[in-house]
Parts: sequence; structure tokens; C-alpha cells
Amino acid sequence: MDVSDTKLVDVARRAGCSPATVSRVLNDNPNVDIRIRERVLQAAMDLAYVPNGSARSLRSTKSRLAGAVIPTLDHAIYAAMMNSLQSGLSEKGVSLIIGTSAFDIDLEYDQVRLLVERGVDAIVLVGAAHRPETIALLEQRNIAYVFTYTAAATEIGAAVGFDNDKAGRMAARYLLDLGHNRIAMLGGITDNNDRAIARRDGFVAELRENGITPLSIIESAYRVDGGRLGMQQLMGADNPPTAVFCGSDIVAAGALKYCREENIAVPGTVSVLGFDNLEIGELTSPELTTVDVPAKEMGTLAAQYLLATPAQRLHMRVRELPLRLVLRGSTAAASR
Amino acid sequence: MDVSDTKLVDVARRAGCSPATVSRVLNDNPNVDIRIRERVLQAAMDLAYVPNGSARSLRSTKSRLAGAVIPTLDHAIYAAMMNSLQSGLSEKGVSLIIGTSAFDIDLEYDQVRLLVERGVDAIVLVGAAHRPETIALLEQRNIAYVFTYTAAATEIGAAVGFDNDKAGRMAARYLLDLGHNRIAMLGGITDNNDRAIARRDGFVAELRENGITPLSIIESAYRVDGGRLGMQQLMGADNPPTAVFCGSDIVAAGALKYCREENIAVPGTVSVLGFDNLEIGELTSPELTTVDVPAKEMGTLAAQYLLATPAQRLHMRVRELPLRLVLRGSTAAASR
DNA sequence: CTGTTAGCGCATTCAG
DNA sequence: CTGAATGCGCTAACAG
Repeated sequence: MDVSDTKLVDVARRAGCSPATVSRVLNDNPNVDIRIRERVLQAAMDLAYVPNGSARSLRSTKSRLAGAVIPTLDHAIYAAMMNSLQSGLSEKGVSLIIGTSAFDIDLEYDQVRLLVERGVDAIVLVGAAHRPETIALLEQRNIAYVFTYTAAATEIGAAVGFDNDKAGRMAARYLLDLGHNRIAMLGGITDNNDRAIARRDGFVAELRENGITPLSIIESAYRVDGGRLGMQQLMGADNPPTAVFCGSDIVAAGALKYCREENIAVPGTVSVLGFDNLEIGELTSPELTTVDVPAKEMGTLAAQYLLATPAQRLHMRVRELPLRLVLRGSTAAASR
Repeated sequence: MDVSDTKLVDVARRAGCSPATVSRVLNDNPNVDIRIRERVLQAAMDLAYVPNGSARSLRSTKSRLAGAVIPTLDHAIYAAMMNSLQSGLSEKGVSLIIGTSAFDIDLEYDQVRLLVERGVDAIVLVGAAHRPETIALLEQRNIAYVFTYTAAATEIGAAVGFDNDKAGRMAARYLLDLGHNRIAMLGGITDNNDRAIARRDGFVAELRENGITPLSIIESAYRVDGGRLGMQQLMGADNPPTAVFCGSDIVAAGALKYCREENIAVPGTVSVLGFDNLEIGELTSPELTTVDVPAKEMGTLAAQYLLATPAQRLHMRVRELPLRLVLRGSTAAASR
């Protein structure tokens, strides 16, 4: 390595004490004479000492490293969650390793394994559907883990999020209350996505329980064009809907775009309801009525959970966050 | 730790060979008999062996860990870059630790130090302006680093990005070519942001060299409301501009929103030019003319650089990516 | 091609 | 309150 590589012994030498004492100071052990402590800190400063994290975590059993595996960073909702998770962890000196799975639980397993290899103390996962091997690995190794974006946890793990079934029902209820009965859904890809599945199922169940059969359930990628094309399909049908629940604001924005292009009045002819409450919801015209997803809060709470002691964690196992409808201009009562 | 904690020796025992041989197999050393190799792999499989990364990086000199410090993950442009960076690294088994600096080079230094402590082999930074201590730390420790979002590198470091001065000039040139002469800028916060500064300066310089003095240069946060308020200020002035260059598509979207609210015709009364080429540019009406920032590509190329050998890196020091104007409906020739 | 030996840098016993 | 000794799990020499 480098010549200018200072190590703990060097600090000890300069401070005139033993390595053990330096270690104590660096780990905030209170049983050190205040005067020696000062000397050590000064010496570390002078030498620009940077501890070796690998050696630390090899010797102790904690790495001060946490991991997160999310579908992608290229979606505002996950990026926002990671942003607050990272901030929360960083305040306590914990670093975050982020891996992406592209909505594939096999890739997720690989990423989790990699994180375990890196020695992370704790892991954040998205959703409640994972390979059994993934969970087994974590439990075997005693690595704390939290699911986010869901309120369903395992026996041992924790969850910070919301009930996706309820979310779907909430959307349905809102559209029903507006008097709609020709309702469709333009959801996300449900393959390997337990959250999207639960929302769709909750949405459909609520409709059915109220005597309404959804006209059509289309799946589309979480992109503007997915929404555009999906809406085209929906509105081109013999019996077009008067209300559409979209699986994401991105998709809803695409749907709105299609309507604008085709001069279909929103919400006059068709109401469009989004999901996520992204910033773009305020940019469309009309502005988007949507369901707020507490992405930032999930990240913050996940950080709190991971930073908590095992004892404290017992009281933080499942944290169900409230869902909130954000009323804006893209939805209205059914005509007549 | 855990009872089910398999280590390298255990694999060796089961495979009937020495630890050294197992190590060789695990590190793809070709000098191992193929039959033994198979046995080792099988044994590792059977025992569900997961190597201890800390021990590995303590003993060797590589951690297979890379770091990135960006201003925030809560902005699509950085999230997109991190997404492709992470994918690129992950393909080669390198994990990415992400830290955020909130556009503060002191916090950036802290994050970099933390990354150094974690033993990262390489680091990605944003922009070319950093604390000297930051660069010194990296060079002293022989940690490879790349600047992104800029084409300016240090003597030792590398850069993947574009010339921000040119970007500003390109925007100015475009508006000048459209015949505008009452031009304003609604830029991002330049404090501690060398990219924003360079773009502004390039923009202003190009105007000046063509005999035009910008009417006004306003700074606003990278949020929709910043753009809205900034545009209000601009259009409420005695001598409002006929063309506005916004520092980000988010800001431009806010500007457009203000114009819609106030029934100011875009591009009829005022042309609005964005920067970033975010997906939202296609959602506004009119759609946004903007400058494309190759975020994804910067991440991919940064990954390639970090994964390269020191020898290869010498040929990859500065990579200036071309800038591209995306012509859409929010700009038009000056009337008359 | 394979095994033996040694020690990476640190935190933790255990004495004092 | 402090120091000396020990090894965390692994890989890099070096021999064979």
C-alpha cells in the first residue's frame, strides 16, 4: 500500500500510550482518562489517521455498513426512499450499499448475498415477496432486515410501509364514491411484484364487493409511454371507462398525455387517478389526483429501525403508515 | 456469531485440500487442477459458504467496493447516473456505497473520508470543485477517482462528462439564432456548484460576445416551485424577456406552469429552454425544448473507468461527451 | 500444481 | 484506568 499509511499503533506511539487505549478512545469507551483521550485525539489528527474498516469489522462483529436492494434507482419513488435512508444512516456513521434487482427476486438474492459477503449489519428490502433462500440467509447470519413498501413482515423481520391491498381499495372506493361504474385499471407489471399485485387485487375486490366488474385491467411498464399506449387501448375499446386507476403517476401522466393528444376531456370524459404522488403530478394539466406514498418517511423509519438495538427493534416490528388521497383536478364525479 | 458460520477452512476440509487452494479457486487462479477446483466449488456450495469480505480486503489490497458522493439522490439526474453506475459495477461484482453531500463540499469531504475508511478501491465524485483535502486524501491513499458531470480533471484524476461552459454557450447560441435579444436565465443555485456556475458563465459570455446583455439572472432551487416563482419575478419585470434559459427541466416545468396559470403564451410570448432532458419534459404542454445531459452514459462510463486497470485508465482520463439539443415545442423564433 | 507459514490492522480478553 | 497478548478469516509469499 502507501507509505503515508498511518495505523493505530502509530497513533499510540505518538500519543505515548498503548494501542488498546487508542482503540478505546476511538470507540468512545468512557473508561479512559480525559487527558490521555485528548492526547490520542490530537495524535490521530496530526497523523491524519483513518481507521481501517475491514480490520475493525473483522475483529469486532459489526461493520457499520447497511445494505439495500431495490428494483431500480431510476424511479423517483425508490430514489427518494434511498435518499432519506442514506441520510438517516449517515448521521450515525453507517454507510449504505445499494444494489438493484430489476424487479427480479433471483437477482435480488444475488445482491443480498453480495451484501452479506460485504458484511452488512442490516438490510432493507422492498416488498414482502422474496426467495426463501434470501430470508434464510439473513436469518441464519443474524442480519437484521426490514421490508419496505409493505406492512407484511415475516416472523422475525420487520416492515415499514403500508397495506397495498388497502391502497387498492382506497382507490376503488374513491372512484365509486364519485359515482363511476365503468372503471378500468392501468397498473404496473405485476410479475414478481407483490405490491402491484396486492394493489390490483384490493382494487378489484373493492369494486366487486360493490357490484362492479372492472372493464379491463391492463399492465404497462412504469413509463410515460406505457401509460400513453395503455390509455389508447382503454379508450379505443367499445365500452371505454369513465374512470381509470393508474399504477403510478408516471403511467397516469402518460394517460393524460394521450387524452390531451386525442382531445379527450379529463376529467369530463374520463377521470384519471394516479399513485405515488410524484412531483410530476403537479405539472400535468389537469393536475393529477393521486395516492400519496410516503417514500421519504419509509426511508427515514427504515433507517431508525436498522440503527436501533435488537431490544428496541422488538417494539418496531411493523409500522403501517397511513395512506392519503391527494385531491387535484384529474378526477370528477361521473356525469349524470 | 452464528453456529452455521462456514469459513474457508471448512470448505478446504470438506474438499480435502488446503485453505490456500480454496482461496485460489475462489479467486479464479488458473493454476488449480480442474478436478480439485470442482471439488472445492461443490464443497462451497454444499456448505453454503459465503466469503468474509472484511478478511479478504484486510489481507489483500482490494475491497471490491467503490464509492460515490453525489449532491442528492432525490434528483432524477443523479439517481439515473447512480443507477447505471451501480449496474455497471455490479456486473463485475463490485458493490457501490453511495453518500450524499447536499451540494456542500465540506460534507462531501466527510463522506469521502467515510468511504476511505470503508476501504473503497475507487470513488466517483460530481463536478470538478472539491476541497483540496478531499483530493489529497484520495491521492495519498492511491484511490482512483473520477469526476462526473464535468470534463475538467485534475492531473491524476479522470473526468467523464461534458463541458459546462459549452453547455451554457450552446443554450445562448440557440436562443440567439432564434432571434431573441431579451433573454434571461433562471438558473440553479450556484453556491458551491461549479457546474451551475460554468453554465451560467458560458451562457452569459456567449450572449455578451454577441452584443446582448442578459436582462436578469435569477437563481432558484431545483424544484417546480422555484421555477414558478422565478418566472413570476421575470415576467413581472418592466422589461420581460422573450426567452428564458432554465437551469433544469424541473425549474423549466415550474416556469411553464406559471405561464399556464397566467395565460402567458409559450412559446408565443416567451420561449422556455430547459436543461437535463428529464422525462417530465415530455409531459408539459408545450413539451420542453431542452439540453440533453447524458446521465446514464456518465454512470456507465464511470463504471468502466473504475473497473479498468491502472494501465488502461491512462487512456481514459478525460471523456468529454457530446451535448445535444432536444427540440420540442417550448421555444420559437422571436416575433417580428 | 499444491501446502505451509505468516500476518494484514484492529478490538478484545485478561492481568495488573 | 491501562497494557500485553491473542486472533478475527483470509491471501500472499515461499517451498516443495
